[in-house]
Amino acid sequence: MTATTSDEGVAVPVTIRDVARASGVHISTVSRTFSAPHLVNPETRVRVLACAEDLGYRPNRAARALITGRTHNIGLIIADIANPFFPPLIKAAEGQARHRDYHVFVADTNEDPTAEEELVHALAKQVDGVLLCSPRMSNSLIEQLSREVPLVVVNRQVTGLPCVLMDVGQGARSAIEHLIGLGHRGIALLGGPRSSWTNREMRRAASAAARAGGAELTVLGPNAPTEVGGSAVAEQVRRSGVSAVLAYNDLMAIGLIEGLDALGVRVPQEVSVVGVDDITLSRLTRPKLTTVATPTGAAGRTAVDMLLQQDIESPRGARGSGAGTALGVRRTTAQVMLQTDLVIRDSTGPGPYARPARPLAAPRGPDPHCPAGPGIPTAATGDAVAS
Amino acid sequence: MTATTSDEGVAVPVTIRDVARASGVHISTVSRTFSAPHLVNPETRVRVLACAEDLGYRPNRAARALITGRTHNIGLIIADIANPFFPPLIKAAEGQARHRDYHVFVADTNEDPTAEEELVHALAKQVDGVLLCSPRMSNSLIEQLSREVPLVVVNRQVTGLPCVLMDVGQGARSAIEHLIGLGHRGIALLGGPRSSWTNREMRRAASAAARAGGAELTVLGPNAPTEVGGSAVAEQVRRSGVSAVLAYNDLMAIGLIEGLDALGVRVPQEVSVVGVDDITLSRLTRPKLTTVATPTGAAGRTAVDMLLQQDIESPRGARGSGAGTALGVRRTTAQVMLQTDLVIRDSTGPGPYARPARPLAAPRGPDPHCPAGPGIPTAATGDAVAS
DNA sequence: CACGATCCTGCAAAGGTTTGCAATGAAGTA
DNA sequence: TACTTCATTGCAAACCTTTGCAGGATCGTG
Repeated sequence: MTATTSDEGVAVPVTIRDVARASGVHISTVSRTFSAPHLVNPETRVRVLACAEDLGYRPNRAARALITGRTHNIGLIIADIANPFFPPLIKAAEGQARHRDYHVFVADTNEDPTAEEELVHALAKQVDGVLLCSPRMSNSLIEQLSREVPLVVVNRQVTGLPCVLMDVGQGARSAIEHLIGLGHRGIALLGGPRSSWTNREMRRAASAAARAGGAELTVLGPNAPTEVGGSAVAEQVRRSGVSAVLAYNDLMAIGLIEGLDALGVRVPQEVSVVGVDDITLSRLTRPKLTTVATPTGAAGRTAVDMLLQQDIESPRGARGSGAGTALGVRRTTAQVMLQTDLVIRDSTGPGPYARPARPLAAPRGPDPHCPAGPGIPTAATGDAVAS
Repeated sequence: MTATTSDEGVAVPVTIRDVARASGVHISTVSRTFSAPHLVNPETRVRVLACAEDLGYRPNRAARALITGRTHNIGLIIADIANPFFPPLIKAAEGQARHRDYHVFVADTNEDPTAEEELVHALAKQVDGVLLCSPRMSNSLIEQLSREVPLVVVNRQVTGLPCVLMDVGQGARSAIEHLIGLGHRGIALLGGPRSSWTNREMRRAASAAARAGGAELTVLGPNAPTEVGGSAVAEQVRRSGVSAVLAYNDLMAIGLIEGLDALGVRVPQEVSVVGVDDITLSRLTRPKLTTVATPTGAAGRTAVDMLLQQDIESPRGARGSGAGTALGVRRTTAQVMLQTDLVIRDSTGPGPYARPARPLAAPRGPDPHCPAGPGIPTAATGDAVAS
C-alpha cells in the first residue's frame, strides 16, 4: 500500500526530504509540521501530513536527539527483574512514559552496585533521565552520577535528589503491632541486602514498634532478598525460638515458609510470618501470605512524572552555554512518600501470649483472617519540598 | 576529579572535539581511536585515551547512529511483563545484548495486538532489530513489519522469519502421556489466548497424544493466560467431570488449583493439574506444580544472537543504495526449536483407571514424585534453513 | 638517489533534523 | 500611498560522529 518498502522487502528509509519533495515545500516546513504545527499554514499542513502518511514517514529520533539534545527516552535501572516486586513497577513506568511519548530502556543489575554505575554511564547519553530503582550503590556515588544525567531514585532517600519512597517504616510498624496484638513477644526480622534503604527503614521502625509493644526483636541477616534467601534461614529461625517473623519481602517470606515446612514447623500454627510487597504470588501460596502491600504501580508512575517534570525545563545539550542558570531553579527536589497497607491473610495467627478472648478461636477454619477492605487499597501522598 | 562537570553540578557535554583539542590531534584521529584503534599510532592512541578518560568523554550514540545507521540498541516487545514467564527471558536477553555492547528497549503490550504494531513502528528507527515475544498479531502483519526493521520472533512460527520456538508440542505430549500413565482417561486442556501459537501447538499435540493413548480430551477456552483466567474455569472443570487438566501455563494452573480448592475439589487427589513454563512460583505453591519446563533463558539469549547475527551483515542506513544486494543473502532465516521437559511434582496423582500395581501407593507421602534429572535440563537444537 | 610501500593523520562530506534569521506577501493603519 | 504588522516559508548553520580520500613522513629496496 505505501511506498515505504521496495518490493524486494528491504526497507528504504524515507526522510523529511522525501516528504518535502513530494509535497513541494522546503524541509524546514515539513519539520515544523511535526514539531511546531501552529507555525505552518493549515492547508500546507494537511498536504504535508498526507504526503508523510503516504510515504510512511517517521521522524528519525536519533537525528532529532542530536540537535535538540533530548532523546525522548528514559532509562530504568532495576536491581532484579526476576524479583516479582519489579515487573508491576516497570509496567507502570513504561505505560506512563509511553503515554507522554517517551520510551524506556530497561536494565537489570543483578543486585550488583558496579553494574549499576556502569549502566548509568552507558545510558546517560541515550536518555533524558534515569530511574534508579532500589539502588545498591552508595549515596555519594548516586549524587555524583546525578551530575551526569537527571536521576530519580526509587526506594532510597538521597538528599538533594528527587525520590519516590514507600513508607515501609509505617508498614513494618503495622506488621509488628499486628503480631504483638496476636500475642507474639519474640519476633524476628529477616533482613534484606545491607545496602538497601528499605532494609534500614524497616529495621528502625520494627525495633521501635517492638520496644513500644514490649516485644523482643531479633534481627537475622543480611540475606539475599530471594526465596532461597528465606528458606536458608529457616533453621536459624527455629533455633532462635521466636514465634513470629517479619521478612524483608514476600519472596523471602515464602521461602521461609517453605523452609519451615521442610523442618516440620507449621505456619501459622507454630510460627507466624509476615512479608512485604504483596506480590501476586502472595495470594497464591498456601497459607496465603499476610503482607505489607507496597504501591509499586504508583511508584513507577510517580517516578516517571517526577523525572519528566524535572527534565522539561532543562533541554540538556542547549546551545547557549549555561551562564544564565545562576539560581538553583534547575533542579526541583521533591520527595514523595507513598503509603503502605498491611494485608492480613493466613500466614499469621495467635501467638503464645494470645489472650483467649474467644477461647481457642477456630484455628483451621477456611480463611480465618479476612482483609477489611478491597484487595490492595493504596493511597498516594504527595509531599513536595522545594530545594 | 574529572572535568566532566562544572562545580555547579550541571553536566557539560564533552565531545570528540574537546578530546581532540586536549590531545592536539584532529577529531578524526580521536574518532578512530575509538572505532578503529588499529589505524592509529599506539603513542597517539594512549595520549588520546588518557585525555578522553580525563575529560570523561563518552561517545554520543545518537550521532554515531546517525551516520552508521546502527544504533546498537534492540527492542524487546513483550506481551505482559507481569507474567512471570517473561522476566527470565528479558533478563537473559538483556544480559546477552549487553555482553555484545547492545542496549535493550523493553515494551509491554498488555496482550494487545494493536499496541504491538504501534510499538514496532515507534521502535523501528531507534533500534537495529526487534524481538517479538509471543506476539498476538497476525502472521501477515508480522511479515509486513519485518520489512521495516529486522525481526526475530519468539514463540511463534512465521515462515521466512527467524524464530525461536519452544517445543511445547513435545511438552504437551509428555504431559498427556504422564497423565494417561497415571490412569487418567478424561483430560481437559485449558486453552490460552486464541492468537497464541503455543496454544495451537499444545492443542494439536495434546489431541494427538490423547487419541493415541485412548483418552478423551476436552478443550476449554480460550482463556486469559493469567491466574484469574485459571480460577475462572474451575467450576467448568468440575462440571466437565475430567480427572486431569493440562493448563496453557503455570499461572492458569495455579489459578485453577486455587479455584478448585475453593470449590472443595482437592488436587491431586480428585483432579490432577499440569502447567507449562516452570516459573519459579510453581515450586512454591502447595501442592508443588507438575509442569512442562520451558527454557526461557536460552530462548532470550538465542533470540538476541539470531538478531545480531542477522544484523551484522546489513548496515541499515548504508550509503551505497542497495543495488548490490541482488541475492537473497541478506536475510538468513533460521528456526530454532528448544526442548522442553516435564517436571513431575505434586499436583499430579493417580487417576480413576490407575493400575493398582503397588496397591494404594502412599497417597500423601512427602514429595511423591521426584524429577529424574537435575532441575531444568534444556538442549538447543539449531536448524538453519537458507531462504 | 629515486621510487614505491607503509603507516599515520588531516580534510571534508555526509547523515536527518531543528531553529534563528531573513525574505516574501498580504493585510491593516495612518 | 507609505508604513507597520503579521503569517508563512525558505535558507543555512549546527548537532557529533564516521569514513573515503589524499597528503606527508619514514623506511627499505633497487
